[in-house]
Amino acid sequence: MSTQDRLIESTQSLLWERGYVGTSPKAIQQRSGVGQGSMYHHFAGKPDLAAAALRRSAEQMRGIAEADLAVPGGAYDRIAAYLHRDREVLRGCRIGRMAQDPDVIADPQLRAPVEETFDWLRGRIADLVAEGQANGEFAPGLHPADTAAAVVAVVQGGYVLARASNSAEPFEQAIRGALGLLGAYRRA
Amino acid sequence: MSTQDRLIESTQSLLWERGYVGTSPKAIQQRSGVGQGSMYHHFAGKPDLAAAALRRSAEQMRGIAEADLAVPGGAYDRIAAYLHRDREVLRGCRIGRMAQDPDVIADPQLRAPVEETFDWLRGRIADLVAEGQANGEFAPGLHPADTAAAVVAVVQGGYVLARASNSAEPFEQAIRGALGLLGAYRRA
DNA sequence: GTCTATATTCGGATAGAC
DNA sequence: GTCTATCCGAATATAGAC
Repeated sequence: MSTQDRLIESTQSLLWERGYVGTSPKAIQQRSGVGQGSMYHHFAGKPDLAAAALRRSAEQMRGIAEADLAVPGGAYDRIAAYLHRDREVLRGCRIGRMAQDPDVIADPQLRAPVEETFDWLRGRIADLVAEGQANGEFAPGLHPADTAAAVVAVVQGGYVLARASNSAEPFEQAIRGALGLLGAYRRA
Repeated sequence: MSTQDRLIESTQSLLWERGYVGTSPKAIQQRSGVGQGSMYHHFAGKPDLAAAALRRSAEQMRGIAEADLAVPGGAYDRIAAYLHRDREVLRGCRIGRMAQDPDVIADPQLRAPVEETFDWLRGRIADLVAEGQANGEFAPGLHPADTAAAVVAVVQGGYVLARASNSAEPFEQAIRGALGLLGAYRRA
């Protein structure tokens, strides 16, 4: 693996664990085994490296979500597959976590991958809801974009509840709760 | 206002804006106008002061939520009142935000107020759902605890989506989506 | 490309005078 | 109770040799 790749991967994992404010260049160097001079040779500094790491995490998250949502079956089943994917709940979401960090939100380079990921995800799920409605799988009355936002929010909020209680249980409750509600719109 | 109170309030606002890792004793001193010696006289250090600030924020959040949930009306209306409360969405949730901070999660003194707040809130809403079901307002099939977790998660996740896109809109979509889903369980 | 040296400011305190 | 002085390591680099 290239030096750049090792730096990016180490930064990805540190951002996930500790956020942007909590991640230092020194910690990145130690985790990657790359020296200080090398790091500053390949990247202009912490923001530059973080931006590269976030772009890669965003790509990866999109790939994973798309795999769940493209599963064979109806709209409900595909949303359920996305919601029920096996997650390391207590680690939280590597993308959603960044939304809490003021330095990330304030820097367009850093916020862009976060925004784009959630825009894409909400759109993708909204399309699925609309499709389910068009083909009669869902009763009328569901608003695709609103429903999609709620589905994505349940996952992101589920992480918050899980970490708050140091247990995956509230996350799973929230998922079951959301699918229970969505299920009421399914036609026989 | 007492020196302690000024320290606590300044810490509350800084924790809300910048999180635990991002909040320094010096910043607290500057915002509160309290000198270094004073700060360390009244509090043992940053963790001690943060714990006091979080306990106070938890109390306040609970008071605000209880006011919404105790509004006159049925279960649906009271949940809707909670969800539709006027929020400064882009600031995020002062309690939920802390769940992302590894140093908060790792310290029982700091995590306790966060955990207790969400435990209480989920329980309070679950009771409301159960009540609505007992008196026939909701169709059978709603699981109170799961539904409550989903409701709370939508709010917390809504904050994440809003901050990611630097707009309150996704938050409002998620709220509308959740209420749309819950509405399907209402009896005429 | 990588290494070591150096620099500046901040973080998070402790000590002791007033 | 509050103030100033002091401390030590971390954060985030820059400079220049190899």
